[in-house]
Amino acid sequence: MNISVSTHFPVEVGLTAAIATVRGEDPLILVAEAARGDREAALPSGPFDPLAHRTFEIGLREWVAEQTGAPLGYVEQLYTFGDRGRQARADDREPHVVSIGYLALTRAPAETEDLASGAAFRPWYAFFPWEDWRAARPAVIDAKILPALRKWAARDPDRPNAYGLSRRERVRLLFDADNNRRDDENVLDRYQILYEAGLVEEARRDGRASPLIDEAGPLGAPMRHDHRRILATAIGRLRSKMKYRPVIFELMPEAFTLSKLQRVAEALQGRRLHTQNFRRLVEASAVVEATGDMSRATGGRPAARFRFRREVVQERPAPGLRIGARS
Amino acid sequence: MNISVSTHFPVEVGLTAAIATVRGEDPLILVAEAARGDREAALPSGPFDPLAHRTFEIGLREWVAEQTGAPLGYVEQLYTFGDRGRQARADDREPHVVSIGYLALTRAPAETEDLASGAAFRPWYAFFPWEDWRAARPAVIDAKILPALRKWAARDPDRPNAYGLSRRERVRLLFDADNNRRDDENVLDRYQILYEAGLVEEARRDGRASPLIDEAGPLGAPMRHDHRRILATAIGRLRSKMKYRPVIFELMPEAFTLSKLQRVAEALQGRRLHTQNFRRLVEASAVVEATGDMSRATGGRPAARFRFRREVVQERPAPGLRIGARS
DNA sequence: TCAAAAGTGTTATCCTTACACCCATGT
DNA sequence: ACATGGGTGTAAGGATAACACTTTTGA
Repeated sequence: MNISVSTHFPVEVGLTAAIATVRGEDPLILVAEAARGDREAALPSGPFDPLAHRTFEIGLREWVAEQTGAPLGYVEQLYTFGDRGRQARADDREPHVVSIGYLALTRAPAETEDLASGAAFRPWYAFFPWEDWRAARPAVIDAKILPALRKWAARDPDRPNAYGLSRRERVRLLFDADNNRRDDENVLDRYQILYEAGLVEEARRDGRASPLIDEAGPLGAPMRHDHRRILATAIGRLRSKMKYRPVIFELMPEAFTLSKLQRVAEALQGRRLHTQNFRRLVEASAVVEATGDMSRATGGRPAARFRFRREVVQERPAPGLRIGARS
Repeated sequence: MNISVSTHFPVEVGLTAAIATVRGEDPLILVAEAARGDREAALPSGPFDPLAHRTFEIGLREWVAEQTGAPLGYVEQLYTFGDRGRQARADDREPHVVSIGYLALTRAPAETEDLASGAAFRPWYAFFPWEDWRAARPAVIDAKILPALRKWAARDPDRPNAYGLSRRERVRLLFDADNNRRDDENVLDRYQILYEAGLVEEARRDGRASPLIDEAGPLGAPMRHDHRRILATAIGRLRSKMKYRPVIFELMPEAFTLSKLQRVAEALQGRRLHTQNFRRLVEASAVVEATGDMSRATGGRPAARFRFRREVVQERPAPGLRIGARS
C-alpha cells in the first residue's frame, strides 16, 4: 500500500476567518469591502505561509491583527473546503486554493474604534434572515422559502441526498418542523438546501441557476466565494459550542448582569429564552459569581452583576452555558 | 483590507484516513506496513489531486478503494493539521505538507478477506492502551502514566496551557478524576498531554526527549508522523458522534441482537455499559426494530434480533444511540 | 439442574419546565 | 402608584440510575 505522498499536486492554502462579536443585541461578523459599492461582502482571508508560521493559528492571528486591527480571543478551526467551483471555474490553470475556515471571537470594539479601512462589523442575520427567531418566526420563511422549497421538492420529491433523506423530508425537517423544537444548530444544512434549490445568489453565480430564485428573489445578502457557507458553519458551531464550553464569555465584558448575558445568548441562538429558568440554570451551574455591586442602568430594579468563574473549567465536564427552554 | 490570496506559497495537501471497524469485541483501525518489521505503523494516506477530484471526499474514497480494498461507508472530515515538525524537520526545502484527517467507517471484512498487501486491521487500543476501561481501569495508568505525569507537573505545576489550565489541573482532569464520571471523548487531550510530557515515542522522535520516557517506557504503539494524533481525534469524534447520530449501525450487520449492539458500543466507548438500562434506552428510543426472528448463537436464552430503523433520522432531532450509564 | 444469557418491573433521584408570586427602583 | 425589570418558590413531569427479579435455552 502506498502511504507516502508520491506525486506532487501543489495547491495554495488560504485561511478564512469568521470573526464574531456582539454589540448590544446584535451578533456581528467582520466583513471586508462590504462598503465599497457593488462588491459582495467577503470574510477576511489570507494565505498560509508554511515558512513564516509554525501553525495555522499563529498565521491566522498574525494577519488578522495586521489587516483588521481586531485582536482575536478564542480561535477554533471549523472545516477545510476544497471544492472546485469555489473559485471561478473559468480557468482551470489558475492555482487551486484549499481554504481552511476558522471561527474567532473578539470583544465588541466601540462603534467608533477604528478597524482597517474596508473592514466593518455587520449583523450576521443580514446574511441569514431566516435564522433570527427572536422577535417571531421570520416572515421570509413562509413568504418565500417554504413555497419555493416545496416547488423544488415537488420536482423530484423522493430523490435522496448523501444521508438518505428525501427532498420532501429535508424541507420538512429544516424549515417546516413543528416550529417548536427547532434545531438551532443546523445553520449549515439550512443554507445548503437553499443553495441546492438555487435560492441564494451564490447558486446563480456558480451556474446553478434556478427559475425559483427569480420568483422569490435571492435570500439574504450574498458573500464572495463560499464564504457564506463558512459563516453558516461558524454560527452553527458557536450555537452548539456555547452550550458545553464557556465561550460566550469571550464576548462579554468583565462584569455583566444576567439579563445582559441572556440577551447575548439569545442573539447567538437566534431565539428568546425563558428568563426565570435561564437565571436559575446559569446560577446553579456555577459558571458565574456575583461581583457584589449592582447595575442600575435599566430603569427597573437594580441588577446584581456577575463575572465568569474560570474555575468551572476544571470542576465540570461540560462547563458551558445552560440556556434552558425557549420563550 | 487585503482579502485575496496575493502571494503564493505552494504546499501539498495530503488526505489521511482513520478507517475504523469492529470485529467481535475489538475496535480495529486500518494501518499500513504494520507487518513489515521495524517500521512504524501508519494510517493510509494519499495526495489530493485537485484536477482529478472535485472534492476531498471523492478523492479519499477513490484511493482508499484502490489501495486498500476496503469499501468506505460513512466518511467525515476531522481536522486539518499543518504543524511544521510533523514531517521530518531535517530539510526545510522539501515541500510542506498539510494533512486533512478523515474518519471513515467500514463493515468488518472477514478475517481471511484480502486487503492490499501491507494493509491490515489492528486493534486501536494497541495505540491507546489507557483508553480501554472495559475490563478494569487500565493498569498502565497507575503503573506508568500518573507517576510520570505527576513528576512532569511538579517541574512547573502552575504553568498554564492555551486554555488557562495548569499542568497539575490537567493531569487531575484527564487521568485522575474520580475515575467515575470520566470523559470518554477527550481522547485527543489525553494523548496530547502524554506527548507534551514526552511520554510517547513520537515526542522523542520530534526532539522532545524527556527523561521520563526512559523511566516509564514509551506508552502505546507509536505511529508515523502525527498519525496517532489523527487517530486520537477520530476515536474521540466517533465516541461523541455515536451518541447523537446513528453511525454505529455502519459497523453492524443488517440484523443483530441487543447484546451484540452493546458489545460494539462498549468496544468504541472503551467501557462497560449497564445492560438492563442499555436495553431499555435503546428500545425506547426507537432506533431499532425487532426483525421477528431469534438468534440462538450464544448458548443461553435465544435473543430477539433487531435492525436499524432508518426512519428515526427524520423523527428525532438527535437520533443517536442512547448508551446510558456505565457498569 | 445449573450456568449463561435474555428480558421485565419498580423505585429513588435528579433535572427541567411552567407558573405564580414577591422585590426594588425610577418617574 | 405604577410600570419596569429583577429575583424566588414550588410542584408537575420526564428521564435516568440502581436494584431485584423472572424467563428461556444448551450442556
